[in-house]
Amino acid sequence: MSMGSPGCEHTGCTTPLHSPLYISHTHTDTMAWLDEADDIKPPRSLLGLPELRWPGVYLPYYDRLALEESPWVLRMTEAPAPAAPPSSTPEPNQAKPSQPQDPPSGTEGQVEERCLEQVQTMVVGEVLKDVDTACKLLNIAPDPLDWNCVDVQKWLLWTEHLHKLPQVSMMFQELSGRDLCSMTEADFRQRSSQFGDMLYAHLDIWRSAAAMKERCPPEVIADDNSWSDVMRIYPSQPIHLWQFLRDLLLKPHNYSRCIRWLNKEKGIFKIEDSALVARLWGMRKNRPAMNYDKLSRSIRQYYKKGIIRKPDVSRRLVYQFVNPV
DNA sequence: GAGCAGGATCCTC
DNA sequence: GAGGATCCTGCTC
Repeated sequence: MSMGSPGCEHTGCTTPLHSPLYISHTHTDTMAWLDEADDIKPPRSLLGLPELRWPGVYLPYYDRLALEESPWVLRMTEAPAPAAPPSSTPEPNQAKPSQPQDPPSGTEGQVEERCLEQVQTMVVGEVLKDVDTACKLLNIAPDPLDWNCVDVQKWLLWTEHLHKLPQVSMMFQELSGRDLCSMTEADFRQRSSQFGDMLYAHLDIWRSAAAMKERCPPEVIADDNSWSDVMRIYPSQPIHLWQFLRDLLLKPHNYSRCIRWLNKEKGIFKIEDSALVARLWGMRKNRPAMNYDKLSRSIRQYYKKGIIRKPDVSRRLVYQFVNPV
C-alpha cells in the first residue's frame, strides 16, 4: 500500500487530512506492520483510496466507540465512500468473468470485517500506548481537561518535538487544558494558521483517548511491557533519570532518533541526540535549563551506585545498564 | 568543540 | 539523607 499525497479530494471532506496527527507518524511500527500484512486487506471501499488509508481504518473504531465529541470523526464517516478508480492495467483475476468482484459475498464481507477489527484494535492500542508514554514522560494527566497552564505548554513543546513543528507553544500561552478544550478548530487556526488544525486534531486524539480510558477497563488498554507495569504500580513515585532513559529506550518507534539500544541484552545504549534527550529530561523534570552536560553528570553519578556504567569498550554517548532487564 | 570524569555545593522532597 | 541540578576544572578525542 502506498501513502499517496495528503488531502481528501475524493470525499470533499474539509477535515485537515494533511495532518499526520490523525494517525500520528509515531506509529511507525504499526504502519510497518500494515505494510507487511499483505494477507490482511482493507475493505474494498478503502481500496483505491491510498491517501485515506489511515483515516479509513482508524475512524470506524472511534465511531464504534461512539466518540460523538470528535466532530472530525463524524464528518469523515458521513462522507460517501467513492468507487475504486478504474485501473488501466487490470489484474488477471479481475478479468475473469467467473470471479465477479462486486458485491462481496457474505463470507468475504465477514472476513473483511474481522480484518478491519484487528487493525482497528491494534491501531487504537498504539494510540493509547503513545498517549500513556507521553503522560509518563511529561508527568501530565491523560485528560487535557485536567491540565494547568504548565501542562499545556509541556504538551505543546512535546508535540512540537514529536512532529518537528516550529515553535507554536508561544501562541497558546496562559491557557489551561480546559481553555484549550473549549477552543474550536477555527480558534486554533487563528492562533496558528499553519499548524492550528494539526494541534486541534492532536488534542482531539488525546481527548478521545481519555474518553476511551474511562470506558475501557485498565487491563484492556494495558501496556504489555513490564517496565510500564512498574510505572503504573508506582505512578506517584518521582521518576529517576535511569528510569526515564529506559522508558525512552523501550519506545523505539517514538524515540529511536534520540536514544536507542546498541545491545539490548547487555543493556548497552547510545544517545543519538544528546540535546534532545536533555530537553526531554528537562521537560519531564520542569528544568528548562537542562542540557546534556548536566544530564551526563547525573548519569555519571550512577557509576558509583552501580546502575549505569560505561561499556568495556568506551565510546562517546554510549552507556550501559549494569543490570539490564 | 563536544564529550567525559569527577569534585563541590545547593536545592527539593 | 537521597537524588538530582548546577557549576567547575581538567582531560581526551
